[in-house]
Amino acid sequence: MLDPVSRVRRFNRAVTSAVGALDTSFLGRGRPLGAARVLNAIGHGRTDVGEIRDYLGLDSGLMSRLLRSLEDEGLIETTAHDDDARRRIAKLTAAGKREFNAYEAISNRQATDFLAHHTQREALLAAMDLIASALGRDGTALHETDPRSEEARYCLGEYYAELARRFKQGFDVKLSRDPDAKDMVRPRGSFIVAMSDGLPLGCVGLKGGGREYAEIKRLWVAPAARGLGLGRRLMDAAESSARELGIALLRLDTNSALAEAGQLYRRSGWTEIPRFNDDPYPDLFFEKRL
Amino acid sequence: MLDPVSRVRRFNRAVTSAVGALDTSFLGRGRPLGAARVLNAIGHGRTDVGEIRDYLGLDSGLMSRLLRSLEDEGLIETTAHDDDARRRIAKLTAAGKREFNAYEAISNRQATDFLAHHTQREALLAAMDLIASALGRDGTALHETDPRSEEARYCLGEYYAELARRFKQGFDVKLSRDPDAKDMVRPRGSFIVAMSDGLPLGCVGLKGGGREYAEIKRLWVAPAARGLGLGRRLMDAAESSARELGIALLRLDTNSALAEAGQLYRRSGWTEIPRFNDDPYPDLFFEKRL
DNA sequence: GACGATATCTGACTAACGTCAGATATATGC
DNA sequence: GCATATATCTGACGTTAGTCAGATATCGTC
Repeated sequence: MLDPVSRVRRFNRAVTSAVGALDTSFLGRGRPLGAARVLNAIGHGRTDVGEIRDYLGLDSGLMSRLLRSLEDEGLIETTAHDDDARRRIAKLTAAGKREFNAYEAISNRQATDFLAHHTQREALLAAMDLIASALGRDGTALHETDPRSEEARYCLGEYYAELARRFKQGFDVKLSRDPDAKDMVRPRGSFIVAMSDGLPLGCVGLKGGGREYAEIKRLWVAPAARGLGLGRRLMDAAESSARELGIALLRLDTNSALAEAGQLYRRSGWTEIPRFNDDPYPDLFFEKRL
Repeated sequence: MLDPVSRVRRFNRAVTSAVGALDTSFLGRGRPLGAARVLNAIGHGRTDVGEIRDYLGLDSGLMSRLLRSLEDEGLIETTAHDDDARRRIAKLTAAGKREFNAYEAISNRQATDFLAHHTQREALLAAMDLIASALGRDGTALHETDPRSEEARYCLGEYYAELARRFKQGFDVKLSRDPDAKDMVRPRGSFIVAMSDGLPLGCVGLKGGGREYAEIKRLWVAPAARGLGLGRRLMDAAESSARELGIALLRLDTNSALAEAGQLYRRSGWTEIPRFNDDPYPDLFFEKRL
């Protein structure tokens, strides 16, 4: 009655009918679902026709017709791509933006309604994050970014908050050897965030600059995405950045309170070494030769 | 970036594409989705044609045609309903059962694959249960049943296990005034379980028999369904059963460790009264006049 | 047994979706 | 410049899904 497989299947059924309801709510604007989807994809910033086609899984003939119908309605305009005139770029017209906003309002309304009808908001949201991350795992993309970017600052904020919760003595960034942002930007180092559908799910910093080694800093994975191998992917990405930058030796420090992290390092070729700095927080030190 | 609405919408997007993949996996057996859905509904025990139509939200014309196509394939047989010859009953033939099992195998396979690809199995399953309950809230049906039925015993087992976890001194049914099953069956009392899509989500017992009052016993709601108002619905159902049985006064005992329960009783018209039994576990006693 | 209500079926029709072959224009490599 | 590859578009077609009006059979009630 309660075996894991039937629980998953129950979830599938519940979600299938919810999705059906969600789809039909998009039909109220007198436009078939296909056209509405294309319009929304464009509104969300996917301008390249081929990209939209892949994203929605459409046949090129169908895609072309849907674009045409939106164009006939005066909602979009298509132009040739600057670098490659075979490719087409679609953009919303003013009317298209209004129409797109109407769809956005429907979506937002539904999400708000859903939240309003349930008392356990935080638990529900956490569950949704977890499942979205699990389902969209392959959709989680790693991007190199400036550590001062919005998504990077968000990750770092969550990271510090978590350290403060998990360290017995709390955590204060100012007491730690906070790396200079410039040391985590090329050519000295790099900073990588994992983004899934607009939500930052993790980060890692590679701090170079002057020494015979570079350091891995600020490895963090959002609770909603743990256990999905994202930490490993981030570390792999940081290592390949390091290789590109010609770095031969990596070091990192961590704390034994962060058991998952220690395990990850040990399992991926790092070896424990003696303390190599005087930061008050770490009590475990690792090294890896590339 | 992280407001609740966009988190819900991210979930919707993730789930929409997952559901799409799930649907297309059903197309591999050379049968359109509509027919496959009807076949599966029948296989899952929905035999009444009208019920299937409601469940799948189909037009009667379309439904009829889909039944016909399954019949032509030799997968189902339809007969008239015993009591009402206008209604039709659909049943799987031997070939239909084989075909249905093939679809079941696809579904099970997918669920197993999903679980196999993730390390956080328990967290994921808990999240799925929660969301399925939240989405399928209106689909949660209350049924009166024998307290010795499979679903009732499951609920009671979970209930006892939870008491054992939450009471400092643990919980042993044998020490408690375990109600006789017969006192929770009509005409003395009743026992109600909440079922959502095959999963028991909660229960409540109405224990009558001889005294000037009847008692509410064994109110339990699955963790995955808390905060959705199910406790209230179960209590309401128990009260209307009591009214039907001509019971004028209800009592119940509970423990202050179960804070949610106490709140629910106070909010729905119960008043605290002095101890009225010598059960060792409860320390709070309530009464309600109908 | 007549009447209205109900459950299902049939026929006629339309919209939406999906597919395929070939046309057109542009890009890339030799 | 030519052959080949790529991106999009057009036309033709078939399937699926959905809708509506009316036919048929049965039920419940007077």
